[in-house]
Formats: sequence, C-alpha cells, structure tokens
Amino acid sequence: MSDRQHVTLEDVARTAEVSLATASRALNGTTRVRDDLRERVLSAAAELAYTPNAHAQALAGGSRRTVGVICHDISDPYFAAITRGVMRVADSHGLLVMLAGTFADPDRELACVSTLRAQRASAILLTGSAFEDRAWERRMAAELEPYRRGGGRVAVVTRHRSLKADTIAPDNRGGARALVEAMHRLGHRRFAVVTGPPQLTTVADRVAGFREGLAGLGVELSDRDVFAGSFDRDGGYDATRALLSAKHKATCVLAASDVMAVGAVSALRAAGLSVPEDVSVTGFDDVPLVRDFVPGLTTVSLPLERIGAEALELALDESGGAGRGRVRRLSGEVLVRESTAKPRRRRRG
Amino acid sequence: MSDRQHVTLEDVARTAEVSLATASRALNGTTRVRDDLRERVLSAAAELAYTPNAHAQALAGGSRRTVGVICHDISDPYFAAITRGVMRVADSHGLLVMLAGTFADPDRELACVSTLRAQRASAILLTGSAFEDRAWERRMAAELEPYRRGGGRVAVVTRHRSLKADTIAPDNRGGARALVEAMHRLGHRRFAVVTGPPQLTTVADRVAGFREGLAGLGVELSDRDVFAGSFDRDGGYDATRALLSAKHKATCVLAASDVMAVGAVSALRAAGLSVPEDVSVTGFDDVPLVRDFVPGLTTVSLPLERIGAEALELALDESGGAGRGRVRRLSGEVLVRESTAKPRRRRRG
DNA sequence: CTGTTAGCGCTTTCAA
DNA sequence: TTGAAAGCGCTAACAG
Repeated sequence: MSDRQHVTLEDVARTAEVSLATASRALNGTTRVRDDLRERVLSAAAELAYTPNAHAQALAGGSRRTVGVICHDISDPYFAAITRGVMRVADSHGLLVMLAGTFADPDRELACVSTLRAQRASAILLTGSAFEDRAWERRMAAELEPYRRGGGRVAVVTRHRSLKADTIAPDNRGGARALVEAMHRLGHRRFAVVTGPPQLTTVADRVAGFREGLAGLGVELSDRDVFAGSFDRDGGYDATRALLSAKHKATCVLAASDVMAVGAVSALRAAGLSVPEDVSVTGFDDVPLVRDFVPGLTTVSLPLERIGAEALELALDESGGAGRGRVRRLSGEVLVRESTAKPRRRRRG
Repeated sequence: MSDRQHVTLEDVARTAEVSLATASRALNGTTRVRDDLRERVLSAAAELAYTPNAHAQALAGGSRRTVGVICHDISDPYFAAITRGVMRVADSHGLLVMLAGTFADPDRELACVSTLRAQRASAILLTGSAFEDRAWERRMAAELEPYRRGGGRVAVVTRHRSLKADTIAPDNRGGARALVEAMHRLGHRRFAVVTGPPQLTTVADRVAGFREGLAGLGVELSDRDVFAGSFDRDGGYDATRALLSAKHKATCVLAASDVMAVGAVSALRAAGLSVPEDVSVTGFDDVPLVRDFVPGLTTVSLPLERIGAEALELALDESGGAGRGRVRRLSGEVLVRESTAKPRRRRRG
C-alpha cells in the first residue's frame, strides 16, 4: 500500500481478515472455501486492485503461464501468420506469448532459447528454419536438453535435423516438386531459382524439391541457375538483379517464398520486363496480403496460421510419445494464378 | 540434478565449492570475485547447463527483464512493423517481449494489461488504438494506475484520451489533411471514405483529418460518404462493396489504412473498375509489402518501426516528467503514387 | 573479497 | 474448512 509498492496477497488477506492460505485458496479456487470468506477475499482483492505476482506464483511451484516463440522476423508475413496461430491457441489456454526475434542469427537463436529457459516458459516453439550446421545443432540440443529435463516442452516448425523434437513439417519438398511440375506442364523448360541462404532448412528443402521435380522431368537445374540473397523481399530483388545481369534465359523464375517473389517481380519490372508476358514468377507460402497482388502470384499455399496453432497444440499435448519427435506433416497446395503463363517461345516436350 | 528438476544456483555453488552468494556474484558480475573462484563458478555453471530462474531473480528484487506489447493483431503489417521496432530496442536492452493480441476486443485489452501486470513487465506498450468509450477508459486507467505505482512504465501509440501516459503520436490528422489536399490538387472533388470502426481513435483521427482538410477546401464529407467495415483487408473489401452498391460517385476513395486500401482496390477490380483510371484509391501507413503493389498505392507514410522503437525508448526513459504524459509527435509524409490520377471528368475548382 | 542470512510473494503440505 | 509454516531460487544487506 505504501508508495511504489505492490499490493500483495498478504494485504488482501489482512483486509479480508483471513489467513494467507485462505486468501490464496479463495482466489485460485483450488479448495472449497466458506462462501462468506471467499466473498470477503474477492472484494478485498478487487478493492485493492490486487494482481498476483506471477513470478512468485511460478516460483512457488504454481503456474507456468507463458510460452516462448522464436522467429526470425515478426514483420515477415510468414512468421506473423504463424505467430498469430500460436497466439490464438495460447489465448485459449490462458497463456502469454513471449516473442523473440533472431533476425536469422544462429547465435541469437541460441541466446533466445536460454532466455526463454530462464523464464521457465512452459513451451518453446522454434518457428524459423534450422541452420544446417552441425556445431549449431549440437549447441541447440545442449540448450534444449536440460530445458526438457525440467519439464519444458519443445516444438519446431520445419525440419530440425537431429533435434528429435515434436515437429510440424510443412511439405516444402513435395510442394516445390508439385509446383515445378505444374510449371513444366505449362510449357516451361528453362528455370531459375531466386532463393535465400541455403543453410536454412526451409530454403534447402524447397530448392531440393525444385531440383528433384525438375530432374524427374528431365530438366536439370545447375548451380548457375540458382541465385541466392537474403530470405526477404530485398533478397528477392537483389537475386533477381543478379539473374538479370547474368543474362539468364529462364522463362520461369521460382522464388523460395512469396516475399522473395514480390522482390523478384519488382526487379523484373524495373528492368522493363513484364510478368507473366516476358517471364513467369512463382512464390511459396501464399501469405495474406500478397493474395491481392496483380498479377496474382502462383504459389504453394501453406496453412500458416494452422501451422502455428498446431505447433503449440503439439507442444502442449502430453499424450503419446510427447517430446520424443512426433512429426505432424502438413501439405501445401499449388495455386496457379496469373503471374505464370505459357512461355513465349514454346517448345514441345 | 535429479530427474525432472532444474539445476539451481545452489547446485552450481556446491559444484564450485563456494557459497551461494559468491556464485551469484560471479555469475552477475555485481562485485569483484577472486579470479580462480569466478572461474570455478563459471565452469560449474557451464558444465551443469545452469540457467538462472528468472522468476526467482525477479522475486528477489533483481531484474525485470521483460516488456509487454499489446496489439490488435500481429498479422496486420502495421502492428508487425511497430512490434519489430519494439523488439529491436528490447533486444538491445536485453529485454524479452511479451506479446499480447487482443483482436481489437476492448475487454481482452484490459485482461492483457492485467496479465502483463502480473508478469511484472518493466513496461507495457499499448500499440493499438484506444477505444472511444468513457467506461473503458476508466477501467483501463484503473488497471494502469496500480501498475505504475509499482514502478511499471507505460507508453501508448496514438492518442489515448485521459490516460495521461507517455505517448507516441503519429500525426494521423495532419497526414489525412495533407493527403486530401493533394488529392484535391489533383482535381478530385467527390470523395468517399472506406474506414474501420469509428470507436478506434486512429480511425476517428484519420477520418476527422479527411473531413477537416476537405472542409477547408470547400468540399463537404457527409456521413453518407463514409463506409465502415472491420479495420482490415476484408473490411476494406466489404466497405467498398457497400460503396459500390450505394452507387457512390466518388472519383477518389480514401481508405483509412493501406491494408483496407488493398481490400478496396480488390473490390473495385472485382466490379470491373480499374484503378486509377476509373477511381483513385489512397491508403495510409505505407506498410512494407504494399509498396510493391502495382499500381503503387498513394498513401501517407508513417515511420512504423521507429514508432515502435520510440515507444519503448520513451517508456524506458526515466528522465524528465517520465510517466506523466510526455508526447512525442511523428509526422507522416504524403506519397503520391500511381493508384491516384486526375479524375476522368475533371472540373475546375 | 567471501559467507551467512533474511526476505521477495506465493502455494501447499501438515495440523488443528 | 482454516491457519501456520516450510519452502520455491535468487539477491542483497550484513558481518567476517
């Protein structure tokens, strides 16, 4: 009650003229409390604008009311959509989301786990790609292991090799394969890929899918057909400029994400080319706002919000082999829209 | 060390054969500790994969390592950009962001503050609009007041009447005024507004700005020129459909946000109209991805990331009248792009 | 510089 | 049912 001080349960108990234990029980509904006492406690709490100290609660062995979400960049609509899904589920469980952004920095990712561990988050969700890096994986595993031992739950989105965590696995590879098959059907034979850093498993899987699908159709995708930039809009723009300077003759540019595709289209336009008349462009993800682009972006649609929601549900679900690498696969759907068309100079298969 | 248990500072101290206090000091660097002892503590901590229990730390009067951000919907690029700015600053202060989404529900907003209060967040940032509702304001103030008394810091983005909190105030009104003036200069005389719920202060301010600016130019904006929907893409779409069914003869549609503008453009297109040939459309915010839309959206550019960053900085800054309603104004800039053109049937002023 | 000790605010036995 | 009391893990006096 004094200045710059919190109202504590003790204040409430005193005001209500009951013991601490009774006040606690009345507030939490753990045990039956005589009605009149409960009333007194409740009104005292309201009167004093009491809010329990979550730290004290957590420390006393009570609740773990938070979950941690680690993403690369919340302003990327891919992560924003996933996080939204997480938040919906968190909300329905009365959990608060602690959000950490790593800006795709492996070390920061590790540091975030450590912080979330310190916060005793009830679950940690790794929503960004893993990094294809043995040493990193080892360190991450070392960080996660004691967290789990302490009762923490972990779920990851996309493949995290050797982390044996519960996983929500969007079918990047299969989606990529299906996409190139559709483009091949449309008549395309010369492709280029505009992509992010290959160490990201998401990127690696998608590119592998492109390559596989094309190989199955007798089209080879060499390293000279792959242009990498940062995994964002500007990366798409830059990689496409590189492609243009290399005078690549692709009739179809495969971007590793919708956001990169947006950059790609802009770069193409800036160079005086039109989409899809001169070049076809595809994306990946089907993120919300991009759906309204004109021309509509051909892409692989992923249920982003659901991915986030299921990641948290999976982490929270204690049943069946919990924590021991359960994998839930989610497939994508190829959406052919107006950013792709038959290539100008068509050749028969 | 036993199963399903956390490694505590005591374990570390025991392993390092020092006292609890020494272990604490070695880890936190609060006081000088003999080098060899510190070494022992550090290596014991590393060996045991020790992570301090943030709850215990907070409870013991140590750190407050988190800040709370309350937004309406993280998948809205407006909030995503602001939150990104917040996270950047949080990161540089070693703070973790606790993110709460209210989906523009006033009650949930209140509940979020309460939760964040319980978590003893060092600051709470209200990034969504306030609701123009006396009762709500009172309740919000009642929730915030004890939080502040306990040393909590509060900052809000956009006007929150009677909350007398530190405020980052983007100049919605002035920006809106400047925007309509630019459109008037282009030759437009008949306007319609596609907007969100008028209870949101952001919406109210922008519409007021439109109205004011137009009035100054001798153009009246009546209630029949204003079409409201939800404050998102679909709201923009729906409101525009309503506008269309009402056979409104606007030559320029003023959307209350970029995201709504995207919906508006789509609705117009679906009705067979082209932008800007048949109708001009403007947005507000200049959110990232929309910058790549074609036609480029005429809008008022707001420094969203900076708004988020400054909100947290302001909250954290204890100097000068801290907490007592300091206001930092940020102005927007009118960006005329290709979604607006001279109206078909031009008339002289 | 190091160790001992008293809390921080709450939950939860254990008795009454 | 209710109350007293023992921690949860850590920090910060306070002595040594």
